[in-house]
Amino acid sequence: MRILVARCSVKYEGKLDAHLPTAKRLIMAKADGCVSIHSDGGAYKPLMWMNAPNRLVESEDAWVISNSKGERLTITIEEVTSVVNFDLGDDPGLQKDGVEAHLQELLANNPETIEEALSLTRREYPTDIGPVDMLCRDANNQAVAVEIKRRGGIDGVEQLTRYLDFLNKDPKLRPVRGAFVAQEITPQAKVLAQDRGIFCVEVDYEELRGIESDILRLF
Amino acid sequence: MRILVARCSVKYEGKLDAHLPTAKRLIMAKADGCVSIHSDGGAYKPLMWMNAPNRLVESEDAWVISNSKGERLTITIEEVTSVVNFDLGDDPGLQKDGVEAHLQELLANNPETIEEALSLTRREYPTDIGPVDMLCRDANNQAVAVEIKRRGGIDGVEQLTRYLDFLNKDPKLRPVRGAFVAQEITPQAKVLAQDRGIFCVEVDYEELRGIESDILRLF
DNA sequence: GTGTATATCTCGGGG
DNA sequence: CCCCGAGGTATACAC
Repeated sequence: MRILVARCSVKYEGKLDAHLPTAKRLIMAKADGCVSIHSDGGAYKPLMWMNAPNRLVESEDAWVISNSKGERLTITIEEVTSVVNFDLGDDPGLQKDGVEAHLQELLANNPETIEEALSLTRREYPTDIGPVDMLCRDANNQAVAVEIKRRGGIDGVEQLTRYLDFLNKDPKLRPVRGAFVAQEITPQAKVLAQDRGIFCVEVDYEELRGIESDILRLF
Repeated sequence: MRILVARCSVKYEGKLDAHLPTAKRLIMAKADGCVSIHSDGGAYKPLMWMNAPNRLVESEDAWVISNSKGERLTITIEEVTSVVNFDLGDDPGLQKDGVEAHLQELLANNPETIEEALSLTRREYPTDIGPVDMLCRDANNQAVAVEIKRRGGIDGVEQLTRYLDFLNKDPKLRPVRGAFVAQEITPQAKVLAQDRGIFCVEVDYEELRGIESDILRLF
């Protein structure tokens, strides 16, 4: 990784046109080839950037970075304050817990927390427009499509609605009910779901983990 | 801005739990208080971060950054390779051209590029669930709702469909047609749009700018 | 403040 | 490669 602090102006031509007037900024060039230009604010997002893969042409007073999609980033360097190089090596990477995948796993193991007597048919049940998170059968053996979100909004209800449209074309499944499951559901999403006959359930992640560990303790 | 290169391990507890094993990384602390941890790859996104506002407590071998929402980032520093401080000052900021707002402006001035004899009634026409980009009238004086995107995907078609549902409840407008306008439209979005009777138009931004400057040259 | 729509989103997975 | 879906999305804007 190379870190350059310099007075510079920057131009981006590609998905849009953008321009940065002259100022002192930090330029970060990573080992994978990506380049980003940071000011002293604006959260972690750089003012401008160019992802890998790209070609970097470095001249006396400018960097021109271009890629095969016709994007081009031009950094005109006017005065360099500092240059540093580091070799960081490969990163062992990030471990996460608590995202939608975990919630889905917990619910797949405990479908009855969504509705009494609900049983899992298949996770990631495929349709022509993408996979449904869970397909289940209820107490009356009716099919139930389950969409799982960490935070449930309108777009999640739309997504489930699309799946239901397609699933209900299948005579072996029809009629299919919808269940929208999330840790939180916005009031607007609840209204939209109700309007479409979709059942909403808010679940507690910590509580589910509790049930899970209780079950494990039995064995 | 402060740049630290150090062997460190990092822990995040908040919206989820995440952990980074020990490795050499770059730690960036900006003047606005935000902190980010970068490896030598992965585009501009840091491995972990904490946005402002927050509280940073710095001890001998660790930084603990927490905020009022109960999130906490803990950086355990094992060996420091380099520390640098810079004063970048305020940035004059970014000028952009070519985003959705510009496309909408060009189309509002030239609605006939969407469909012959189309005329603009109102931009950002309000509905109960949000504003439609443009409401127009066609050659037969029928209402046409226009949704504009830089890149048109399925979610854009969904958005327009929601607007049409509401607009078609208004007896003064009914029946309302839908037009989906974008620089590019994905095949899936075209299929979904067609299935719902929505008209798709792909427009060329540069060409529109050309028409605009031609018109200006007449005056 | 919440909710909605945008983003050069980034990033990963599947066809 | 593109498309889709998720994100600690972040960010701006309206209500």
